Amino acid sequence: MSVGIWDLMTDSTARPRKSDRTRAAILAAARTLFATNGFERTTVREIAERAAIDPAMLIRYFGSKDELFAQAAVFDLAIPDLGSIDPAVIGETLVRHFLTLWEGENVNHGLPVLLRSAASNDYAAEKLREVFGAQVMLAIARVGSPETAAERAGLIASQLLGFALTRYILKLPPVVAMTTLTIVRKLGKAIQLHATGT
Amino acid sequence: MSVGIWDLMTDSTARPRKSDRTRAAILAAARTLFATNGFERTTVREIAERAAIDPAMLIRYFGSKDELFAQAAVFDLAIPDLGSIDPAVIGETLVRHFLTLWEGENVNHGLPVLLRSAASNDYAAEKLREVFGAQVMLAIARVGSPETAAERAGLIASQLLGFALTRYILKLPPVVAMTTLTIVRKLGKAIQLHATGT
DNA sequence: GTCTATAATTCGATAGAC
DNA sequence: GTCTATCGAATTATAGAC
Repeated sequence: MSVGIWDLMTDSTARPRKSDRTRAAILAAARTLFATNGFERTTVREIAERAAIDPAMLIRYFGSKDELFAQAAVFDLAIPDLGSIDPAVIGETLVRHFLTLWEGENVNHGLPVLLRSAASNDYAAEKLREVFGAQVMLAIARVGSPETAAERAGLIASQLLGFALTRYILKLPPVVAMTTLTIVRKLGKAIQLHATGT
Repeated sequence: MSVGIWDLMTDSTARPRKSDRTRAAILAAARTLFATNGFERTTVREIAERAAIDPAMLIRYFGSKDELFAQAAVFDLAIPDLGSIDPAVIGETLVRHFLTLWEGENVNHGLPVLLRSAASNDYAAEKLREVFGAQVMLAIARVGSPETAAERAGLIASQLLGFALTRYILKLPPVVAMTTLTIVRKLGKAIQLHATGT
């Protein structure tokens, strides 16, 4: 039995419904506002206005503000396999990966959304713990001693999240001013230290 | 003209008024709740209830919720003079300083309050920029090249705030589990790298 | 100084007409 | 699917009696 185009169309991610444009518009508006003002200060009315739809429609589409947030905040680190690269450049590799992920053409990815709301929103905090705790842990466990893997992953997460916090949320001037090249070199060294530290 | 005890008493910080106990109770309750739930999710009613006073009194004492937050969030890094210590132990010295400041007997100091709310509260973010930008910058400018001082201070701030974020706010398990000794060693090395990095 | 009562908004979410 | 109207709850802050 072959898989035709209409079978694929039934997949929710590929369905070209007219209403999917509305859904996408709502999600884009939500990501921008959640990332700018955080969960609490963002209202359903604001999101609806920015998406040029009725507030009642937003609830109809997503059920609740919390559901909308959960769908707007999904993101994946997609950490490369560190076991297959030169251990001496793990730091720079990781930093380069995150930079392309965080400063690519798609500005409204999930991290600023989560990071902005993680301090007061339990779901956001849990999601960050999940992504950074589990995924970084898995990647870093492939190099060095397994016993120290958790600690090394934690230190790496603290540096990466601290960089994202000071650059994208707090906008600390000297951190904002750093060029991509400088970030890869300086931050890469620190991550490298944490990754291979005894 | 000598300065007597009563002249000192007229200083608002030394006045032993009966109402000052109420003020202190309000501030203590505010710090705990702001640090736990952030600015938005903390209500005036909650603070008043915890301080065992009337909500109307809280407004009478502090004027508004914003004013109360500003007074509850004041804190000083009091960074030691890095110019007078051995440059080789700057990292450990800084980490040790922040650890005693953040994990001392007084749990409700200003940093968790600010950090928890900085993502969505403009005043908190500005205060953090001020404290970490200016004070860390001043301290770090005393060692190494002045041209790179801002960048090195920014990197140090990113690591220190990232550690505080993952340990006190996000509560990332491996970061929470770290002992004081481990923190001083591992985090100290990273700070040292940032402080003296070319 | 203290507290009751409430003003004035604003929020998320729903009901129901079309 | 879409929108008007609104509910019910929660918020900060104030007015005024005692």
